[in-house]
Formats: sequence, structure tokens, C-alpha cells
Amino acid sequence: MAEHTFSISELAREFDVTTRTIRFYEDQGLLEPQRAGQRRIYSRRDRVRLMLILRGKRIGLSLLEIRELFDLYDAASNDEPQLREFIRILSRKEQQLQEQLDDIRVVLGEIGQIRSQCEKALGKQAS
Amino acid sequence: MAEHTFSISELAREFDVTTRTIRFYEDQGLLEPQRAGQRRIYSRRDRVRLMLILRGKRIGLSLLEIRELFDLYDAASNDEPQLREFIRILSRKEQQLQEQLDDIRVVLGEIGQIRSQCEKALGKQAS
DNA sequence: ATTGACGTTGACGTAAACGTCAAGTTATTG
DNA sequence: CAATAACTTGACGTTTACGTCAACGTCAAT
Repeated sequence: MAEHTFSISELAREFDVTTRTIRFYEDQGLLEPQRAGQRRIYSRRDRVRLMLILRGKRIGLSLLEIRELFDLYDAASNDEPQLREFIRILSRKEQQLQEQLDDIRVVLGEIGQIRSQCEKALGKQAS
Repeated sequence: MAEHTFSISELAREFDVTTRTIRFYEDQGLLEPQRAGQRRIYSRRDRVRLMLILRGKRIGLSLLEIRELFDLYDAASNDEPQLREFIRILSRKEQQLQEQLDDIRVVLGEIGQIRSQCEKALGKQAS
């Protein structure tokens, strides 16, 4: 099985971020690609991590929070208090996300109302 | 009807922000309270605006975006192209919010799975 | 009249998340 | 072998959203 790897610019293109961004994530301890000399070699695991970072960002996590989650997840398999802490953080974040989701629903509803008022005022063409 | 008004620190307490934050929003053109000499006097309309600002922030709008929405909303009653632009912006934002909402649902699902695995590993006590 | 609470305007500082050079290294390809 | 493309580190710049003084005004109460 010929372990497929990626260069930094391949990943940059695929996820539409700059190479600078990817190196920055490494500085922050979010990625640890292997090296071939100087050059960074990204495994599929690194690629998955990058996906997780970007999804984390989309839902409003800071890079620091993402890193804490990674660290906990990596360490959690062994230690019981670690596992409990992990659960605690996840529960807290779940609650925050739920509140955010409620906010979004409210705003979506209001946008819908305002828009239909606007469209009515313009002579009821469909959007 | 004795138009109730608010001081800056009343609003700060109510919404759990600092007075610095409220003055900053004014600098950015998001609030325009009246003055009694130097002092700022906030009407109920100002209070509503502050609520909208904070909700906008919670769903991930920048202060600039919030301001653009305010400006458009204020100007939209008159002008037809303004109204159309307003609708366009709202549609775009609605789509972004919908995507964000989908992301959140995915992550909530994953958190649920991970957590139940963790709990199983700890001997299935309820959370 | 002074103390204290509350308010004001600057001006500068800060953290996060990168962008933007600069200056050098390695690899390959015509 | 020289040019070009892709990569490297390092340092400084930038934007957003405030925090943090400093220095002063004002008003009610003691």
C-alpha cells in the first residue's frame, strides 16, 4: 500500500488556503508533517487534520480551542480524568453550538420576513 | 408617555459588555445616542440596535457587515435599487447561515458519537 | 468644599489569524 | 549548467475588536 502523501501546495490548492496558512497551523502545533530534508511531507492523517481544523474554524472555534481538542483527543485513550475532561469540553461546546444554532434560526426567520416585505413592496416578483 | 432612556453603564450591565465596547460601536457608526451636554443618552431604539449588534456578532457578522445592514435598512424604504441590494445581501447571508448550520449539525452529531464512545469506555454512567 | 460615582475624550496596547516581502535552498528540466 | 519552479525560514505588516491607562468634567451627597 503505497502511502499517498501530499506537498504543501497540493493541500493549499485542495482546501483553498495559502501555504502560509498551513505553515502557520504548524507553528501553532496543529500539524506535524514529516520532513524530507527541509520539505514538508503531509500524510493522509495530516490531511484529515487540516480538514478538521477548517471545519472547526467554520463553526467558530479558535485555533487554540482546536488545538486543545486535538491534544485531548490524542491523550484521551489512556487516562480516565483526561477522558472526563474531554467529555466536559465537548458538552460545553455542544451547548454553545446549540445556542448559536438557535440564534441562526431566529435570524433566518427574520430575514425571511423582511425579504418578503421587500418583495411585496417591489411588486411581488419571485426571488 | 415618559420615553424611558438609559445610561451607558445601564446598557453595559444589562448586556454584559463594557462601556468601552458601547462607545466603540458608536465610533463605528453603529449607534448614535443623543447627548445631554457630554453625556450619552440611549433611547429604546438605541437599546434595540445594541441587541441587534450583539446578536449579529453571535452569528458571526463583523461590525462592518452589521453597519452595512443597518445603513441599507435605514435607506431601503425610499429607493428601489437599494431595496434590491438589500434583498441580495440578505439572500447571500441566508445561504451562508444555512451552510454554517449544516456544519454545526455535522459537528454536533460527531460530538455525540465521540461522547458516547467515551462514556462507554468509562463504564456507561449517564452524563 | 471635597469626596466619590459616573462620565468624557484621546492615545496607545493587544491578541488572533494570517499577509507580505526578503533572501536563501533544492529539484528538475530544457 | 543555467534557469525556473517549488520550497524554506524569518521578520515585519495588517485588520478586527476591543482593553487599558491618563487626564479631565460633573453632579449629588456628606
